[in-house]
Amino acid sequence: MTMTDQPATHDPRWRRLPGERPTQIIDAALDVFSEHGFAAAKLDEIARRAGVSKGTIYLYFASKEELFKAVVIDTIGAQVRAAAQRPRAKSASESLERALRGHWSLATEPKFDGWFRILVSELPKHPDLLEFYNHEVIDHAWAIFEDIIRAGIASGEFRPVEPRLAVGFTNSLVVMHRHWVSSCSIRPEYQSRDRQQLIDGIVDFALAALRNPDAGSHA
Amino acid sequence: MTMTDQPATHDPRWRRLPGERPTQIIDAALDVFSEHGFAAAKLDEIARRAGVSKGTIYLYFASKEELFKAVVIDTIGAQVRAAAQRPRAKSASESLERALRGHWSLATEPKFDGWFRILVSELPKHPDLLEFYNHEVIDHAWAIFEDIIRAGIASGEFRPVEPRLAVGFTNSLVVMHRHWVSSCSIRPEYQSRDRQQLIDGIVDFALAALRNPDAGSHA
Amino acid sequence: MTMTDQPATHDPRWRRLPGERPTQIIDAALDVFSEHGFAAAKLDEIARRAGVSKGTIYLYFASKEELFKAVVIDTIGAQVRAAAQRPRAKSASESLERALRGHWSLATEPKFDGWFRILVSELPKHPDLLEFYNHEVIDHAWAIFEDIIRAGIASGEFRPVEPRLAVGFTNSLVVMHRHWVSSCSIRPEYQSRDRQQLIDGIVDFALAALRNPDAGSHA
Amino acid sequence: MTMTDQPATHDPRWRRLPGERPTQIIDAALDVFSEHGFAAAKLDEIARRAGVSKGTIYLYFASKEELFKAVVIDTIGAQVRAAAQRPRAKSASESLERALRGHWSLATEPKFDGWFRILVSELPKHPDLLEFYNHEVIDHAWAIFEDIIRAGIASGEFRPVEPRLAVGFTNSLVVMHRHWVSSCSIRPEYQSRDRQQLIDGIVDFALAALRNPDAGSHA
DNA sequence: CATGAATGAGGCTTCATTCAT
DNA sequence: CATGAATGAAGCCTCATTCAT
Repeated sequence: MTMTDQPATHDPRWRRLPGERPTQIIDAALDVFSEHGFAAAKLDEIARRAGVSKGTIYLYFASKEELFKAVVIDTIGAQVRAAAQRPRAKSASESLERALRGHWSLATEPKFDGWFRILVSELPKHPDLLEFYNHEVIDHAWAIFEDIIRAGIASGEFRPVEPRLAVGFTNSLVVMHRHWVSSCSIRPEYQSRDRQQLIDGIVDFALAALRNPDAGSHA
Repeated sequence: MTMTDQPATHDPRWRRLPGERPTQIIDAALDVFSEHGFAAAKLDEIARRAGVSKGTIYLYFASKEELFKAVVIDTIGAQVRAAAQRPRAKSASESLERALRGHWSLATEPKFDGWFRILVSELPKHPDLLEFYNHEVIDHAWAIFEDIIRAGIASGEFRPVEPRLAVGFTNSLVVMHRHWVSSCSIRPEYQSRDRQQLIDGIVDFALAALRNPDAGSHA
Repeated sequence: MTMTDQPATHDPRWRRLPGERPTQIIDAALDVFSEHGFAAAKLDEIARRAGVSKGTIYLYFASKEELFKAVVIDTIGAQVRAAAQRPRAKSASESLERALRGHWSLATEPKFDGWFRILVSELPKHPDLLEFYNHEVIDHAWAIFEDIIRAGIASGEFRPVEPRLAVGFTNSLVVMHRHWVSSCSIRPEYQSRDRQQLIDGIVDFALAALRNPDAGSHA
Repeated sequence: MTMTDQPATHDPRWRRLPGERPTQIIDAALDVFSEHGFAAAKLDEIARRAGVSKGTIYLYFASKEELFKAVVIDTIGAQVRAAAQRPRAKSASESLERALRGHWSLATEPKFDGWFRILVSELPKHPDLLEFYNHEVIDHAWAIFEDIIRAGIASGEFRPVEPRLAVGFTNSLVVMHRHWVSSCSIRPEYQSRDRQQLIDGIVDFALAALRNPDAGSHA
């Protein structure tokens, strides 16, 4: 795949082909790849959900593989754009809370219902996509969290923890529960439980884990 | 070759191992299903890794589907048996730590390298297996964690939190990081990082999140 | 090749013949099923004889089984249509002769060369097809013969016989000899013998068997 | 196949392997081949019905093909032996009746329930078996019928008909109805109808067809 | 541009045959 | 002799891909 052979602008490296068709196809493909995985996804079904014929897919994507890559790149792009817009706050706690809630808010959009499955099961088979994901999403988004935590530690708001590990801890809470919300792989309570309650609990859990007990009593 | 009285003819094309075969096949199948998912897994590869011919699989399993179910049930059984043997301790903190470390220890066994992928991607497609998993693993194993947390809250060791949610929080840490350890889907640091350091961090994070700040300072 | 304006490029790998395909395939399948039976018939061979690829069969028929059923239903339909058009005559003898010759004429068409084998060997394995055959062909076609015989008995032209049995007798002559004509399972004389002579003999035999010896001498 | 490499005794050319096992297997194989045809017959089922293991079949028969040939040869032998013992009578009519009833009696034995299917569908694919069948059964058994008919014509008992054709006519009645009796391929009346009534009707039909109307009135 | 009929490589599955026990 | 576990070739079927229309 060639994700970098573009002029070195500030634009993101993914590109959208012009017109509506590619978007229709990519949206349908995200659904189908999410539900069935790459191998079990059928172009017939993608075409049907996109409202186009099977041959039309090949007008815009060279192969099933390339369509999958386009889906991934498109999805990653949406996440990166969203992450870039998250506002910072005065305190580290408040910044972390905003970041967590922002992440949750984006992740729980219905269109990302099955994204986690792709991340877990399909991305590892595509080294170039994996590298792209790690570079664009992890390196950028996680760096934001890491900065917040470092700042909190420096200010004494947070306990002294290993920041890179702490980012993994807080994000694993968000990511894992977002999956449980839409997947039936865990007890049904997650289905009906108010999603607001879940993210509230996550924020509470994460802040409690990081809070510095030696800090000035700011009850 | 020295203790047999057989003439030194050609090696037999195969040996009779009726007791061993199903295990061999299931082990190989867990690997292959983990790596590729159900649809992309090829019986040829499973047979090759199991050291048997493709036809032999069908002596023990009626179909690819049934083999997959056998793999899942076998794996779940191993987890249930392991969970049943976890010892409890005096304090809730210590019990939780033991439970978390026990979970980590089991989950990081190499044979479960790809189990999380199956859990996330394949189980939702098999409602019967999913129900079996939820009943056998979640209902049992999570109940153990829930009991510990309830006890900790009751004793004042832990903050008052919603126990069922808290179980999800602590377990999502373990489960998610166990995946990151073996999958390349996250930054490479997890690969090389000492696994001991990871579970230490998780335990520290979880206990800090649950600790009751109002408890008598038992530093 | 002289009436088209197309450039003299390579031949197209295939042409679109959506209206023709099912018929092509059914015709080829009747041949192959007749020759080899259902189990031994290979879709590869059917496809080759139909001039299509193996996959094309599945555009029109869901399975080998369904293709077989389509062949049977199509063939039965042709027989029913033919039987419906057989003319009646004044005397019962003449009606019976026409019916027998009509049956013979249809049955000896080359496309029905192996139909008897399907009837004998494959239909009993498909209860739904068997019922369809019995209802559409036997109930209708045999009823025509039965009416003729009843009329002949009533008019004194035929001996008093059990009409339903008599139908079986006359038709077994036609059916069995039609098989012997095309199958090599009986002495080779049937192969070369003039088919006209066979049906003449059958008609003579059947009419002689039914003729009422007490009827007024109508030499 | 080598059906003739035996000492030129008066023995039939087929041979039974010694012991009970081959007979068990052949009997089971006749059933299974009759029911399913050669291609769809499974050695597993034959072994099961014979009460032996699959491997045992190969101790007595070199292949499925050879087992099938043994079944055919064995069955043909039984028919030939039975045909050879049929007594003759004074009049041609009586002789023919005895021959037809003898044929019917043998053919309706339960073990020959599916033999007709083999004759129709499988024998044509095996030229050597077909030749063997034609030589042993047709040439011999039909010759008996032919002699009877020739004698009847010579004595004036029968009409002047082509004897070889007449044999086919009379035998097609027997053979076809024997099939209908055990196969469900024709209207259910054949199933429940008294078999005695059927052969009575066949004899009546055949004799009426051949009777010489110009013969002295032997009412 | 868009379609969908046609293709054919590749996977799952069956089962005749072999052979260690 | 007898067994039945193991084999692997071969067949049905799927579906990504192509291309005439």
